[in-house]
Amino acid sequence: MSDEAGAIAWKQVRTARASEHVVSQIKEAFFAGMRAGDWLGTETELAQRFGVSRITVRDAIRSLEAQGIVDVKVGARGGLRIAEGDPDRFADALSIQLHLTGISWDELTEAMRAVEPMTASLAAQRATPEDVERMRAAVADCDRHSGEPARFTERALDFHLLVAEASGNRALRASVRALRSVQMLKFRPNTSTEVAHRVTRMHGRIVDAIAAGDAEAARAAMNEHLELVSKGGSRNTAV
Amino acid sequence: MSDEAGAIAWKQVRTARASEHVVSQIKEAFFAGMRAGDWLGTETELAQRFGVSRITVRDAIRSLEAQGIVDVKVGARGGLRIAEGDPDRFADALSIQLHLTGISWDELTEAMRAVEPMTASLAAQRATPEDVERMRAAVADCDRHSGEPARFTERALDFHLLVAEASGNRALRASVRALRSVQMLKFRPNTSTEVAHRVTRMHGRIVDAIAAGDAEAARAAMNEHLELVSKGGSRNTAV
DNA sequence: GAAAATTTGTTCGTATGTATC
DNA sequence: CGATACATACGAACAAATTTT
Repeated sequence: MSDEAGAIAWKQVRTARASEHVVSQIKEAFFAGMRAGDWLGTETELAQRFGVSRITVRDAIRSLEAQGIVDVKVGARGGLRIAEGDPDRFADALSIQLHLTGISWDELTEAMRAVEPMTASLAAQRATPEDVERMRAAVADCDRHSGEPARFTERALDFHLLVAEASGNRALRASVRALRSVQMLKFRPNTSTEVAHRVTRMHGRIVDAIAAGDAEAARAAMNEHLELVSKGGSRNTAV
Repeated sequence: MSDEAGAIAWKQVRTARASEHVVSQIKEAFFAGMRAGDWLGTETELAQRFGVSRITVRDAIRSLEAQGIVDVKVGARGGLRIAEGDPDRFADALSIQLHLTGISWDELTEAMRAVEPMTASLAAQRATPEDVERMRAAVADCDRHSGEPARFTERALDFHLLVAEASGNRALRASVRALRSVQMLKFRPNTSTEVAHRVTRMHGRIVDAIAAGDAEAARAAMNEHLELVSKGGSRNTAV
């Protein structure tokens, strides 16, 4: 072998924990082609199928549930089903990891500056009239709360999510949501009324470009907006 | 109130499940300022602290464990600790959600085209000589496996992760890792030797730009590379 | 290196709450 | 409203793993 053993990322072998085996088998089946709503069985059925006790199955279920793979319902016709998708779950997972790694303000804004101009550009190409309407409403709503930093930041965040939504790309939408949620979680809003007004004006220009279907202008407007905000540093969470 | 009740996203009230209360309390404490390695107690201690049975605590633990928040160790001086960060964890979370939403090849490549040119640009500004060395090694390794589609795709993926690593931005690194892992999971590698050689040459040009510290050239080279690959469609997973 | 102590892993039995029919 | 099906929760016990003595 020419590869050095030290460079290989070995996977740990775990004999311990029967519930882990149950988890990985169900996960495998999930990726092999199960869909939201598919029936998996009751606790008792699964216990028999895997040859373990109900409590061991419960351990596995809690794990699968926390990963957003299954939904549990009590009562008659209850039991386990494959869960519906939920974008917030991924955002949660990312915030946990970014908290553990101690992510910085700069890293967050850099990542947003990579992703969001693209969402604006795509939104300009794909936004429906309803999308544009929602964005305009969000900008107006933002303007109404310029004096309340916490509320303003929340509404401004909504605007960015709407742009991501209008991009028609769920991977980008998930990324924006995740990054923004960490930002909200780790940094306190502290936006002056003056800054708030400037932000709102920029949001307005972004919507205009999107409504006009001008992808390049939308990208540029979003880029300029983020550049300005990133200079605000960690003290300023205006979005 | 000017808002319509129908437009408000009410949060469901859940009386059920004691373990959920335990989970949310520990999660709150986690975000309020706990760090990797912090001690949380043993199962029995937690059961007493929250006034529930050991099994209920176990349910909570499996959930927290699946979310990557805590680590469990058996034996003397075992018990619960706040986990170390693990980038693979939310790559998993993303792949689950993207599988549930039925993400498409186009959405994935679009997202990558947003994120990766930025990683290349930042890598050009920040890569250490060791980073460059690793990238060159990856390219060479890639070249060696041009004839084996599965192996080649894996190695090509390593290259993209190394670039993201060299960007010094953990949020971007996390995004690349997540997107790429979904791509590997959902689409079979099917790269001809000819395409493999072209990909390797492009990788080489990207490293050259990074080594030269030319951010704009690195961004352009990565962009061009992804443009070519995205045209390959879902049949072609060359990266 | 062997024994003891600590702590999670797993099981059974049972009781209770809740949703559906 | 009653019967049924199902998850939720508790307690007691033993097995297995790991650290300390």
